Amino acid sequence: MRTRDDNKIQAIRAHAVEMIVKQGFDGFSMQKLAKAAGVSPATLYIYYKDREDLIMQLWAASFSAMATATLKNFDPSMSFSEGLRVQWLNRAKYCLKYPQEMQFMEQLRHSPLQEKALEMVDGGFKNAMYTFVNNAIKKNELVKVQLEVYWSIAFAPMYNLVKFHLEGQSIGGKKFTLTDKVLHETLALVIKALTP
Amino acid sequence: MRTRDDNKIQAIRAHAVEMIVKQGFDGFSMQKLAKAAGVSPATLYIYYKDREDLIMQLWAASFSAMATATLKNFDPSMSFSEGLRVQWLNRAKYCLKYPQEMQFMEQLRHSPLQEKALEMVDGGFKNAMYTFVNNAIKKNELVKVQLEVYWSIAFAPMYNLVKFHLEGQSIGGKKFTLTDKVLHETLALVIKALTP
DNA sequence: CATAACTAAACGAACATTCATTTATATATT
DNA sequence: AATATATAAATGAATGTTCGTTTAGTTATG
Repeated sequence: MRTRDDNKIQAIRAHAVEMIVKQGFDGFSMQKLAKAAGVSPATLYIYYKDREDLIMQLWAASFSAMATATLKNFDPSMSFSEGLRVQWLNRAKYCLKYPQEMQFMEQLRHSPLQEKALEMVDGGFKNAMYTFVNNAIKKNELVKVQLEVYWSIAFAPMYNLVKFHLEGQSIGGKKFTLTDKVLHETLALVIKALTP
Repeated sequence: MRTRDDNKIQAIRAHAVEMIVKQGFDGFSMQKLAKAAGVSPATLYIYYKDREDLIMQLWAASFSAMATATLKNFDPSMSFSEGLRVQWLNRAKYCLKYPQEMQFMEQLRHSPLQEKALEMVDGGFKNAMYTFVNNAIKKNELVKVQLEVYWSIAFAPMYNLVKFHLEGQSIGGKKFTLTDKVLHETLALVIKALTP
């Protein structure tokens, strides 16, 4: 039998993400993707059931890669501030290293597709987070707040800084670049907020 | 001459926002909107140059209403924590009161259309924010950080909480409702982070 | 009765998806 | 080592549908 051409699969993936980031979900079509990836439209339907399945599979792969990168060198037995630091910087660096994937995920996260994406998430990640937070509270290293408040204060500011950076500008067209210094400065403030 | 039917304009607006929130930008079409609003497709082109113009005008109106609501009872001479409190709660309450508008704006904000939307923003809002922040730093009521860091820590957590709330769930499908208590609790942590 | 508001019907283009074929290669047979 | 066979991979062209937008004409009111 004929062998599968991995370059094609890679090309499809890369061009799909790029097209969605640059033109949005409504600028993304199967026919345009096929042309961009140098492939027949019919080929897309070998790998993906339909348009939505393609998008969701793309997202699942991106999410999984990001989750793995976030937990690099992380150990649940770490102190709260050290554990948060590791996760926070891992994630920030990953976002800066793979901006397209990041912007694609952010776009999906704020679209109606997010609901379907959430259903695909394995509960392990949530439980790990939950345990980390609850242990930190028990050890009195983290203020006593709900998981959602913790998450919002811990990570939302970082995503927002990355967003400003990738757009190259922030409020009112002001130029902005996210430096290491700013990253650590912000992390320090986040830890200050969350420490009892 | 014939008089303009305001109900129609309102219906167009309302159905457009609802359609975009529920089905995303790629589920939103001029023909579907016309049918939903009980209007001929051609009528849409009396009020809007084209599809993109319609979306951008919708956004501009939403943004303007939100900006106005944010500054209600705000006075630049307020202390930093009091001024932030007023803006923060104004904005949060507004988001909870008009969830559709909010979700529409958030979706656009994370799509490629955001770039064009930014060009439309009047510089006054940015300058007011800039002055407020710089004065607060001068008075030593706010840690010395860039505008972007301030914004990210001050408002990104709130938007994230509202997002969790409107979805009815947060990380891993966990149920979540944003209460007044949680709102104030989070604000307190944000102020703690930003106070020298 | 002038004119802006509004519409029904239509336009070609682009859409997601499918169908009938062709192509390439791993393996079985000589 | 050479050839045949089976079959997954890949395709070009077509499907009917929906898209954004326009045109030619009707309706309502100052």
